Amino acid sequence: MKTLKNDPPECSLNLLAMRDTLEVLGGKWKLLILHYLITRDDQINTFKKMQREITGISAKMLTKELKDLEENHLVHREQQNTKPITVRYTITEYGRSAGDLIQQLVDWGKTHRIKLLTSGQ
Amino acid sequence: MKTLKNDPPECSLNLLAMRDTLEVLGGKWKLLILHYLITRDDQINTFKKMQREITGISAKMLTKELKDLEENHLVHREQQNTKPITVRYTITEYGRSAGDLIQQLVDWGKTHRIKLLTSGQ
DNA sequence: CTGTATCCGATTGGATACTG
DNA sequence: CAGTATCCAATCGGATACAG
Repeated sequence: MKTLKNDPPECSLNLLAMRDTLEVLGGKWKLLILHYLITRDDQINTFKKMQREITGISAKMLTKELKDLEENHLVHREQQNTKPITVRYTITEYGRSAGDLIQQLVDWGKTHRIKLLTSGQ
Repeated sequence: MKTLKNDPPECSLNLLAMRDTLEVLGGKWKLLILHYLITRDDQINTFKKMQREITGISAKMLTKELKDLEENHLVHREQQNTKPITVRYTITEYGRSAGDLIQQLVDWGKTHRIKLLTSGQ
């Protein structure tokens, strides 16, 4: 079956898919959190540690974002048997699937910064 | 020079780069607008047409987002000699550099949707 | 048509204090 | 430590009217 050149169903589908991604991974913090957990998967990343090291995020936002990410199976929450209680957050296998995306964000940002410098802005 | 395992400068640099990208391309609309202009580069995309076809965006937001994108040289604005005046928006060469990123957003969204369906959510 | 200006409700998100 | 609850300021963003 043939599709019209300028309004193919594929275009709408792509748009829909993009909106899905932006809904799940969008906002100011989610991708930064995933990046954090991916690059520090060899460590015990507790709530407190994350809040300290992801500069600028408040407890309220970190709670909310981690909850969202957990609901989408991108992050795993595991309560430790410590006193006082600590909670370990880890990236899930599915969460890793955002790795390429994150890497591209990093790459694009680096290139953009260079462009700004060299274009004298 | 050697870097520590768990807190390499590279990690901070990556974080910084990500924040840069999220600042320039982040938010609800910018990537959708770039996607729109990339996929319809063979057409005359006017303000009105864009507002009609990018579902849900208001004039106010479209104005603001286009201005931001233009300031970052991702989008080009060109006033046409028509009566009444129309304005054509096009993607710039630099704007195209976000193409891979956008494609990954699309791909991830499609995969995510499939995952939701097959995991019975 | 392409915006801008204004009003105003809704949402975001920080600060602080508090609970288990 | 890991959050929750509350207050409150700032911003977001739609609707409408208007200007060039």
